Amino acid sequence: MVLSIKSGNIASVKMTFNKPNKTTNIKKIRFMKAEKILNISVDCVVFGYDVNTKSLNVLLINRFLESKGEVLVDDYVLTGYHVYTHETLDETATRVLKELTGLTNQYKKQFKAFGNPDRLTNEKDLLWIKNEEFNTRTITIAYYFLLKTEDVSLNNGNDKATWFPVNDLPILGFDHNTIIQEAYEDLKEKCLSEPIIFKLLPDKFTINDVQDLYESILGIEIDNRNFRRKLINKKYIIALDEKQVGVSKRPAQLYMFSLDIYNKMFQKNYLISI
Amino acid sequence: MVLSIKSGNIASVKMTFNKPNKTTNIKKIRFMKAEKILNISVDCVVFGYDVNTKSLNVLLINRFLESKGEVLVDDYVLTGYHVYTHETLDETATRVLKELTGLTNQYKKQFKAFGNPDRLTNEKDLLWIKNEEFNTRTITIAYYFLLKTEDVSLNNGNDKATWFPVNDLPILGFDHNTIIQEAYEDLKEKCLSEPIIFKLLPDKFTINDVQDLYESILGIEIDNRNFRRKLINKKYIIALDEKQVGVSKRPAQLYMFSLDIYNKMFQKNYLISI
DNA sequence: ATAATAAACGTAAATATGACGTTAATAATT
DNA sequence: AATTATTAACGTCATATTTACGTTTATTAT
Repeated sequence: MVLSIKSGNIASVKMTFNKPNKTTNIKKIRFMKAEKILNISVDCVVFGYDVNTKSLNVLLINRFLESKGEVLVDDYVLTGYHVYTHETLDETATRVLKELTGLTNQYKKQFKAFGNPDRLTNEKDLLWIKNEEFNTRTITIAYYFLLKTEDVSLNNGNDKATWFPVNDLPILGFDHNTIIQEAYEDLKEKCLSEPIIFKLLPDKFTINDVQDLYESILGIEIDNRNFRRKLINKKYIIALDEKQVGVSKRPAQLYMFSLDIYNKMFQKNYLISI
Repeated sequence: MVLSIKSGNIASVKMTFNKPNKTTNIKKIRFMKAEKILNISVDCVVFGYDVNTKSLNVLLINRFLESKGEVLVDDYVLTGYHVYTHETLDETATRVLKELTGLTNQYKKQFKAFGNPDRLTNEKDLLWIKNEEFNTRTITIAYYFLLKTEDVSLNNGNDKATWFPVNDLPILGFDHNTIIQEAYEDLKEKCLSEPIIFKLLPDKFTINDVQDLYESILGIEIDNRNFRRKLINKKYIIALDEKQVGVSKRPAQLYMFSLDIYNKMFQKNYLISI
C-alpha cells in the first residue's frame, strides 16, 4: 500500500509498509476493541526454501519513506507488528504471517525476545518511527517460520515483499540482521535433532533433496552414500510408488515423511554428548 | 521487607515482596532517571543444586498480602521485576538476581517470553496487582539461572526466599508454574549437549556427583560404569591431586571441569539424529 | 547400441554404546 | 592387626553407529 500521511516532524510523507492500512485497522479496533500495545511487537523471520534453486531464503519487506521528493528511508526489514491487548504472542505471529502471505498453519517457533534500549536508534529507524505510532523503547518477541518459498505468492501487489538468500542479506533496518542471525543459529541447531527439515520441503521429495537442504542450512558437505543409508532406514521416511518426472537423467525415487510414525516411534534418548 | 501501603481498593495493607523498597526505589529513579516499563517484566527461575542432598531446587519468594487482619494472598512466586527503560533484558535479569541473592556472574539464559492476555488474571493475582504499580497486560521475559544452593545465603532477613525441589513445587502465583516447567524442559535438553551441568556443581566434584546431578535433572538411572568411563575419557574432566575428605567409606577422586580445554576442543559436530 | 550421468547399493574399519562382571581402596569394626 | 562392609574404580564383550570409501544400476541423450 502507499499512504500519504502528515505526522511527526515530516510535512508530506509517502510511505509503504507491511501492515493493515489505517482505515481497515481503525474499523478493526472499533469492532474487536483491539488495541495495540505500543511498546511490544512480534517480528517474524520467514524462512522459505526453494527446492529448485536449493536456496534457503528469508522474506523481507521494503521500508520506504519519502518527504518532499527526497528519499529518507529505503531499505528492508522483517515483517512484524504490535501485539494486540487481546491476543497471545503466538496469535500475533500467526496474524502477521497471514497478513503478509495468506498462509496459516505453518511451522512457527518463538525463539528470543530482543529488548536492547538502543535497538531502534539508528538514524533511519528514528526517521521511520517518527511516522509510526510506536515507542522507541519497544521490545520485540521474535519468531521464525519454516515454509516453502513456492507456497508464497508475492504478486499481492501492495506488499513489497522479497526473498533474500539467508547468506546474502542486505543491511536491514532496526536490529533485524541480528534477529535473523539468531533465528538461523537456532534453526541450524534444531534441524539436527527435530524433523523440522521436512517443513521446508515439498510433501514428495528425494533423498538428495533432503541432503541438499541440510547442506544449505548447515553450510557443510555430507557423504551421499552414508546419508542415503541413514535416511532410508528410518521407518518414517516412506518410499512412494513414484519417481521424479521431467528430469534429464535417471529419475530419483520420491519419499514422504510421516509425522505420525515419527511421533509413535519417538522416545527421548538421554544420550549425554558433552 | 514489610510495607504498609494504602492503595487500590484495599484500605490497610501489609505486604511483603522481593523488590527494592519504595524509598530506595524512588531515590534510584530520581538519581539514575530509571523508569520502570510498566507492562514488561523479567522473571527469573533460579535453579540451585544441593550436592549434599542431591536436590535440584528452585528459589521462590513469598507473596503476602493482608488487609484488616484478613490474609488475602499468601503464596509463592518467582523473583522478577519490571525492565527499566535504560537497561537491556539481560541487565534486568542480572539485577533481579543480584537483589535477591547478592550474586553476580552466574550462568543465565533467556529461554522464553510469556505474554498470554490471561496470564495474570486469577483471583489472587488481581488482588496483588491492585496493590502494585503494574499492568494486568504484562509480558514477561523469562530467564533461568544455574547456581549452587550453597552459594545463596537466605539469612538476608527481609526477603522471604525459600528453596523448593523442582519436582515438588507448590501452586504458584501468576503463570509461574508454567514458566518453571518450561525452564526445566529447556534445562533437561541443554544439559545433554552443553557442559552447563558444571554450573550447578562445586568446582571440585566426583564422577558420582555428576551422575547424581544428571539423574536428578533427567529423572533417569544411569549405569555408573559406562558413565564413569565416558566422563573420565574427556580431556576437559581433569583429575585433581585430591580426594574426598570426611566420608566414612572409600573417598572418591575429585575432578574439575576446564572450560578452556572444552572450548579449544569443541568443534560443532553436525550429527543428524532425527 | 553406446556413452554419460546421477541414483542407488555395498563393504570394512573404527568408534561409541549398552549390559554386565570383577577388583581395589578405604574406614569402621572386631 | 585382621576382618568386614561399603563404595570407588576398572574390565570385557556384544552390538550398534559412524566414517570412509568402492561398485553397480537405471535412465536419458547421443
